[in-house]
Amino acid sequence: MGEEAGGYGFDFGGGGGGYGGYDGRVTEWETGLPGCDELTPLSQPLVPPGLAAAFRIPPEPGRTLLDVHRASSATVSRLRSTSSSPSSGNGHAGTHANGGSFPSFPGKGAAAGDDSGNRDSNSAESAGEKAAATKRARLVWTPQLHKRFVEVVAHLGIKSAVPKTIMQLMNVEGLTRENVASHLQKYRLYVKRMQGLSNEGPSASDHIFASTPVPPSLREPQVPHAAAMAPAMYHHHPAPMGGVAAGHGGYYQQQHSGHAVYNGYGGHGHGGGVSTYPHYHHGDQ
DNA sequence: GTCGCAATAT
DNA sequence: AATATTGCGA
Repeated sequence: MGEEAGGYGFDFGGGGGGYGGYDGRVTEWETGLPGCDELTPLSQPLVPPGLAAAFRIPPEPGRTLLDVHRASSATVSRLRSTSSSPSSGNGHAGTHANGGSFPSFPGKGAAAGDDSGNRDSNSAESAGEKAAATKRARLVWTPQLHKRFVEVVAHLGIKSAVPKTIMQLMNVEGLTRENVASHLQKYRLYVKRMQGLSNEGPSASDHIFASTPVPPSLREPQVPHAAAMAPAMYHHHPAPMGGVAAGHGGYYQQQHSGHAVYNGYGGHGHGGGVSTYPHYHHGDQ
């Protein structure tokens, strides 16, 4: 197999189009577009400060050339892989009317509770689109996201809780199978380790896993629950789901009513927040 | 192709 | 430290 040529296989070669490499420009796409001098400078906000203030629009984050480049890379990459057709097993999994969660970046204080009405700020693709990054920043498993994960796993039962299914039931936009697989792998180790030391507390390095208690059903083999695999017949949740709605439509969905202020998570005991945004950490690390 | 797991990379 | 990636045998 052709080893990757430096990270993320942007192998455009296949096309037969007249271009090569995402790095190069597709000149056909540029004809008719405004020239550089006709465009609003990156440094200039689209909405005049005064107007923004009048409507209480949060100040726009500065966009750098790098942001733009990332965004366009993302777009290009999305154009070539517009697959997302799970078509796996459940003929129902296709209910992709994703009303739910989507990526954001904790560049500034995003991971804290302080964003008031703040959408994701950083990178250029806003969540309203189905744009997820190719460069895909590292997913941050927030307690909320992990909770969702645990709930799905618990309802699937150990035997059915495989990455692909989990990913589908979590219904979090931008979440990949590998994200889940990686997390699941660690989670299993965590659960196993916790069983060994049944009366020890989780160690400091497990804070994410410790943020949601391991459901008893996950601590021993248990037959898969038929209902868990039949979304249409989905019934109540044993556990409260906070802002993440166990839709009465019979499927996991996050209700996206208005805003989803990120719930900072300090202790626990408030089951309030809507927050199941996956956070990404863009990785210039 | 997906899964699971360990090793390894970032 | 937390995730991602990879390799390989189911």
